[in-house]
Amino acid sequence: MFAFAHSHISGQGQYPHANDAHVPLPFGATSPQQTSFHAPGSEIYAQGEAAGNIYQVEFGAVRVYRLLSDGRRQISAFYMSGEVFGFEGDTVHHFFAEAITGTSIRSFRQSQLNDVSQFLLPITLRGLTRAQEHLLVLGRQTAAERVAAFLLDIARRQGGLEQVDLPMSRMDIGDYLGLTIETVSRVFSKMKEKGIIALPTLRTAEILKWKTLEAMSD
Amino acid sequence: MFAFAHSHISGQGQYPHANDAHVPLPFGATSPQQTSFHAPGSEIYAQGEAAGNIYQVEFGAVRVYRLLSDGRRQISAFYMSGEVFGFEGDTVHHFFAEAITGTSIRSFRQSQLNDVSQFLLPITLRGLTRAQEHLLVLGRQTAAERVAAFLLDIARRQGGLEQVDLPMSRMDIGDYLGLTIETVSRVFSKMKEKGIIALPTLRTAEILKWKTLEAMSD
DNA sequence: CGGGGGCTTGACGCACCTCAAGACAAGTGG
DNA sequence: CCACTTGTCTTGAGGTGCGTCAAGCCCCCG
Repeated sequence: MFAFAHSHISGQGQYPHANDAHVPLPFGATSPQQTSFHAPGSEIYAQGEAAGNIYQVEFGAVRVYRLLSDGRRQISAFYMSGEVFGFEGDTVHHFFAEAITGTSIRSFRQSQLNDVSQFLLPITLRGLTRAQEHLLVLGRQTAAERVAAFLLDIARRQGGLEQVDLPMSRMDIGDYLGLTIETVSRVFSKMKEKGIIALPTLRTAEILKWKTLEAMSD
Repeated sequence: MFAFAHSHISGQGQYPHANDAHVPLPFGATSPQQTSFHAPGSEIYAQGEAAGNIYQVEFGAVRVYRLLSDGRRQISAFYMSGEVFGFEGDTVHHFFAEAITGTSIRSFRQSQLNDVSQFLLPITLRGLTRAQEHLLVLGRQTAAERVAAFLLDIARRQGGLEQVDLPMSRMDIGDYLGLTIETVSRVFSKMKEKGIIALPTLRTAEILKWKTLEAMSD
């Protein structure tokens, strides 16, 4: 559905135009907004910063995470084309948000309530549902089940095709799933070996046996 | 602050009257509502059931959870006096909700929008914040850190006193923290041995060293 | 006093982590 | 165009934190 450039292509002009993302935007054009481009790894907001904007990914991908004092990281969510993030219901951010690949983002001032506020409940609900889904994964599933659930989630959000774009690194995946990069890599290898998936490039997965993956993630 | 009967006291007449819970209720008395009593372990709603009510705990405690097909359980949240639950933004429930101890619950019809809907965003936001907090715990913390975070969370929600009421079983705690009952029990024992907490009864904890617990949970 | 569910404790096993080496891919400069 | 660099990923070997299995204890209750 979205034929975005792979994340490791970072030269300028390699990114699709904003118009290429045929995503129904939730906010009317009447709301004050602006589009900005973020280089791979660059910060969108940081924990402790003043909040007040909400953001929509035009193309690219974003990770939102928290840190423990010793550096352990938990990515609470990834956001891809069309998805909205940044609303935490407080005047201050409790998370960090970074562009994973080169990413274009629309910002909306939350204070211009009329256009935006009616979308806050559905947006927040989607976040809650995903977070609760993810609690089950982190609390009760094995490494293989976590990776299976992850692949299916990403694939569905990209339109349900077999070809899955993985803009994030193994480290990101590990920090999302509560695993180390080695474990993620080993699970990928095992799935490849069993013919469940293929890995044409490091940042692309191909789902060969949907049913098996679905049965694994239960 | 809330001097509720301990959960293992389950004889009738042992429960405080509804009026004993001096909790500011979020909804005006004009909204249609009714109060019902639930025996320990009884279902409030089940996954797949039609949704449409939201609930407020008057006294007692509630667990909300999901199951995997093989029976593994993840409790996504506990709700105690004054707290609101049951809104999932769908016409059908995706979770199970059960009374842990004898519990009194007020129901509000969500369809009578005028009184209730204005509270949905703050309620949903509180749930989202807690879920995200919990993601960090489940994804990246050790058994001892999880238990420390749990005790502090419960203690703070009960008014910040040292005496903490634990209406839920070790099994419930384990299924909330992504641990087995044995591990929960071992961590409790170790904390007791180190003088961080005391366990006057099975369902009561006393926090002796707040600072230590806080340092543990980071 | 006897029964039973929940809890604790111990011994052992395993899934995942840690540590380490090497492979691979992409960019860089000569 | 090819050595060299750098970062990411894969694979292996060994360690460990928590799970599993099992026995016994405690508290409550009949």
